[in-house]
Amino acid sequence: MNLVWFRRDLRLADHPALAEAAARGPVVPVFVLDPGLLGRSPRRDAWIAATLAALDDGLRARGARLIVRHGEPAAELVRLAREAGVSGVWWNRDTTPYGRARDAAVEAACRAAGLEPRALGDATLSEPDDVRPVHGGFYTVFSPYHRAWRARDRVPPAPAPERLVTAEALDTLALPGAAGVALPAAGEAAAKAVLATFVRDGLAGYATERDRLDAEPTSRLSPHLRVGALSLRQIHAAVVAAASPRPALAEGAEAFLRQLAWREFFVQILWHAPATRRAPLRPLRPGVRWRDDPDALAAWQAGRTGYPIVDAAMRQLAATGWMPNRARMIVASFLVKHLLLDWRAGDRWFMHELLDGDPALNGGNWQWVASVGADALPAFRIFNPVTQGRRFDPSGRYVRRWLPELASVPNAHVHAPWEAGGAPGYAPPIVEHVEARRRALAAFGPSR
DNA sequence: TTTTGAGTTGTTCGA
DNA sequence: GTCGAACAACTCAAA
Repeated sequence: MNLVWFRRDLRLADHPALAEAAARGPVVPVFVLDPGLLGRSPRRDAWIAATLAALDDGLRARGARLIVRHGEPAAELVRLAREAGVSGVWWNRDTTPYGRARDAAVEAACRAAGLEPRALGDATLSEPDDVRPVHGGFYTVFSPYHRAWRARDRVPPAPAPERLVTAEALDTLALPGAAGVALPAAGEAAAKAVLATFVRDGLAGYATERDRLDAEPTSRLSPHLRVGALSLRQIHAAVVAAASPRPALAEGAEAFLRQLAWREFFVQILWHAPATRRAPLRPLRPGVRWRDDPDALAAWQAGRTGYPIVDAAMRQLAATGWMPNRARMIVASFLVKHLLLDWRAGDRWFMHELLDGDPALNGGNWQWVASVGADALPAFRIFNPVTQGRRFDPSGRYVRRWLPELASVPNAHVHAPWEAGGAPGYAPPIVEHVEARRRALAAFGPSR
């Protein structure tokens, strides 16, 4: 009998650890509520809880059920393993610094208790160690990484075990509640539906439309990927299967898979350089001083900067726990360049708010925008929030949806209401663009 | 070892 | 309105 420890892989289909354990006999599926992780983001906790509930339903339909425990994972898993009389403990590897330290502790505890720990790859299409430059080290430039990444063979997804034989009665805690938080539909079936909708409706226009804010062209898969309600292999296979018989989809599929490569690019950077979770991969220059301005940070967080595209996106984030990629770039650039606030403050806020908040991806993208990361945006590229708004939300639908104050502002001025005398209840910009741009250029200085 | 080609997502200015 | 140049050189990855 084997224990299967679920973490960021809350599904039954294409689950390497579950498949291997189930092939060997009865399994005990367990999720450990880890006090070291709980509470960092109440919204993401609720999202995980909702996905766990769906996972438990799926397990029950196959004759098993999820055992939930609370505490330090190494101690809880060893305790449960003894109660259940299992011989092996299976899980899918976590690549983040916290996850690696935790998993190493669990592995040691298992060995000390005479249990066999078995960790399998799952979090990426390509393992971080499998895509490496010929001359050693690891990739820090995206394009060569992407070329090497896309040349790798892909493993097809595996089906869910049809029936699970599970252990006798074991104590389990009630799943944490997700009440009071507005969430998308959670779980494996919901994630599959999101994927099917995207492949059907979104892939064709993805290459050209994905940055539009006044439509919903992105996949919306990220919250499901964060909890593993869907595997990357399933996504990859679905996209390739849809595009290969239809040349019209090839361009969209290519653009979308490239986004998956960006995920894995950042995952492998954090894997090879764990210190970049807090310290930039390439500090711009030692003298760059981030400003200390709590009021400006609070205005950014609350969506009260006076720039409609920034404020709409920040309010969407607060209301839903999600924001399209283009909007993330715009608000991040504004925090770092216009307000000259430390990217880590933005990283922390995003990790608190985002359903899909992931250390490797969030940190990597924030460093990219702040011009201190791998293959980063040059420091002199400073997004103009008005230009970006007009380009990607030409109809103004996006800003009006999240900023009802702007309902009466004519289209021509909806991204710069001050041009039309302002809008009732909407304050003027907290920084003036031209001045802020000049200040940022001076602060970031001539490149290193 | 040295050389060479290449490099996510922008903005502004002036012709 | 449209277009190209400047911004700033620098480092990576591979041949």
